[in-house]
Amino acid sequence: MRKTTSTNFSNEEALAAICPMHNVMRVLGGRWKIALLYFIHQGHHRFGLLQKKMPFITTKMLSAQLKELEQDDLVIRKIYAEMPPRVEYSLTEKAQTLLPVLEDLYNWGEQYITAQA
Amino acid sequence: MRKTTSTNFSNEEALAAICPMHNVMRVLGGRWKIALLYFIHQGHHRFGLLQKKMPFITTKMLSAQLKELEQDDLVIRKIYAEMPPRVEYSLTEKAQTLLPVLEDLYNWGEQYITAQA
DNA sequence: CTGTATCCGCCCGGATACTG
DNA sequence: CAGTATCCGGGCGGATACAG
Repeated sequence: MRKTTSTNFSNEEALAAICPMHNVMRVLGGRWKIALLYFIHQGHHRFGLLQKKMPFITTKMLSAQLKELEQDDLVIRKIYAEMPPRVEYSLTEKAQTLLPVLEDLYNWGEQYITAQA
Repeated sequence: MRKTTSTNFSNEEALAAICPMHNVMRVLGGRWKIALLYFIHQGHHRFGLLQKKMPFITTKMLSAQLKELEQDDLVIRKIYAEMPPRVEYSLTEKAQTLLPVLEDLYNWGEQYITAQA
């Protein structure tokens, strides 16, 4: 568990027990995570590249969400001890198994959300 | 659009353009929405029943999230002008098309989240 | 029974400056 | 290049009281 606050954590547990989907939301609910997965999947493996593709995300958030994705075993962070430093992010197999599902969800959204909202 | 704050809305738009998935997250990202969809799907159509199934959710949140789901055309709110008042919630067709996708996501979570987190 | 109104704490996420 | 540190504001969600 990543959570640090111990207050009302029972809610989380109870909700997870009732709706395991919530675990998924916890992992993917971050504001930029799904977009990050897509961009990494599309071959943008560098921190700077991701920032270029998403100019509105701050370095703090990019760093934080990448770290969370890494902790949730969705991305791999490979550091090249060079000068200048280089870091490359890639998807884990776990993340790749998720992609088709996200695609379904995306298609559903295409059809039912953007089509009429 | 439901949003009222006009500040930094460009981020939302840009993110939606880059990752339409975000629209889905906006609709489903609420803390209890997916659980609610499941419970309604399972036949708990009444406000009180939903509260009984989720004793930790407050009336405020239950009411708010049901209202948002209604506005997003995922649930139907039918009011019976009786005494005592009765309200029944049911899933729209749109929500029912979503259920299989949620099920996939749920299965993915079962396999990859709860199995090893 | 089915909610609304009000207040409030906390955490997410943003802005900016700084570092190896 | 690839981040971390710090401060901060807004909104989400919770607790409680009240209403039709």
